[in-house]
Amino acid sequence: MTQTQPSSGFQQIDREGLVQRVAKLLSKAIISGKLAPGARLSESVVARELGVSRAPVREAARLLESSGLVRSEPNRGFFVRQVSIKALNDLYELRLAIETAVVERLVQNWNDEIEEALSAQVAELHRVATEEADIFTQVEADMQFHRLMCTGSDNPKFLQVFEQVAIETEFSIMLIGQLYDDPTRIAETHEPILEALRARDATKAVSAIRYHISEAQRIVIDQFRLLEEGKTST
Amino acid sequence: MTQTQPSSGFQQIDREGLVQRVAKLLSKAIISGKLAPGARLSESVVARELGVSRAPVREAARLLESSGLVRSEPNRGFFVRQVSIKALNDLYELRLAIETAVVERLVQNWNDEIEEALSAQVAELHRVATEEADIFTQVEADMQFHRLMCTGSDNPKFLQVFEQVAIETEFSIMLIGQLYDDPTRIAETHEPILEALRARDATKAVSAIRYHISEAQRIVIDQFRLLEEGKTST
DNA sequence: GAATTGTAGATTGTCGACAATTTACTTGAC
DNA sequence: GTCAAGTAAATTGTCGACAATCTACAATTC
Repeated sequence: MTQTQPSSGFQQIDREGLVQRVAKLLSKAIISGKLAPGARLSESVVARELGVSRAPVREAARLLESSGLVRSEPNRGFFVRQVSIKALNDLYELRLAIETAVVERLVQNWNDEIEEALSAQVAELHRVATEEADIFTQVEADMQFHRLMCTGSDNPKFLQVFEQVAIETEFSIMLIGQLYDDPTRIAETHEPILEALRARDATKAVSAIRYHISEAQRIVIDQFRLLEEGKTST
Repeated sequence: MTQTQPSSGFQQIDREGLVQRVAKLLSKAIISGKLAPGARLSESVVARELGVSRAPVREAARLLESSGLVRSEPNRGFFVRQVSIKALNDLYELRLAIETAVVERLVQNWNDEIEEALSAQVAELHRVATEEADIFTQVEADMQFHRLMCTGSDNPKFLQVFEQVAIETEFSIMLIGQLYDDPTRIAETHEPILEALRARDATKAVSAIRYHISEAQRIVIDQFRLLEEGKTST
């Protein structure tokens, strides 16, 4: 809780380190496929490309390493992690473990503020599904729903883990988004969770999140398998 | 899985970057209390102290940041995180979520190799309890049991999260170790888990781990509360 | 005297350069 | 032709230095 000056409505400017910006750029490049999986990411090349020195690039890479997007080998540098079917399965197993615990906590400390935020986010999901054509925006909105749940759990550690797997999660949601012809389906799949939470029914909430996640898991794996097959046969 | 040369039993020398060594040094300094919670850790001071430049110190600090031991503020540097009762509670909630999922997986892909490793580790726990007086060794052995479980779950992400909270976990186990007069108690508390796993009884295994962790949680919180009171009253 | 502004010292952020290590290629022996 | 050793280019690891930013204290104003 950084206390905000009550005064004039100025907007905070930038105020985010170069390292964070580089990290964001890099992760976008990876999930969008510009940087091929397994590819070495050369510090000097990236640094030159972005017009910065190598130091911030190195730190950004270390950041991404802890979020599992890149892997580092001593004296050999950083490499883009390749997502495999197993890795995606593992990711969803982790998400299931975390988000199950999150909804259990959410039922306990449910309040108007959280209800408001989650309801608004489901509405937002519907809005972007109908008004926005951009897939990326829709994915962002989906992520945000889950992030809000983690935030509302009042356990920063859950949020921390979520953010750490966020990029892979985003990547996987992107796969889902490409699958659904009707984007409103994405919005709809979140409603049972919210309803169970509203009713403060722990059992129902847990089974709702279990269903939601394993459904997503199934879709992502299927979609990914297709992608892989298409790649190898070419 | 780094493939090891099948040949002669040479021991790998050093081969771990300066960054990792600095990170290890720093974390030891923190959990041992040499660096007070909330204290700013100055890059230049640490660098001078260890006789290295600031670059590896910065990267090490970023590493510790992702493991939650230190917190960074832009343009203000790194600070030692203070452990609070809430933070410990949150930590155990996370561990419960993860390790519950881990034992469920362990029951599924149980095999002789895993059984061998875990049994040996319980034996080791007994050995260090009777033969070794050093608390740190005992704590290390306790950690190793849980680490082995994560490894055996065959989901690297679980292990990754475990390692990320490992230092705080270690810190908390240290508190437990100081509490038990009889160190063999630590070894004994792990046996029910191993037994349930051996029987491949998922329900029993989950309840065993739940009991084990919440018991540890209770003890740690109690112990920590005492520590805090002792500190404030002085 | 309290609050704001100004200034000096210290600390972090970023950079370019050099040393250590790895990689790719060439050369040579069998 | 294959394998080994040797060598040069490229890349990472580390460093010291300078710029940007923050902190603490002094000066100024009301």
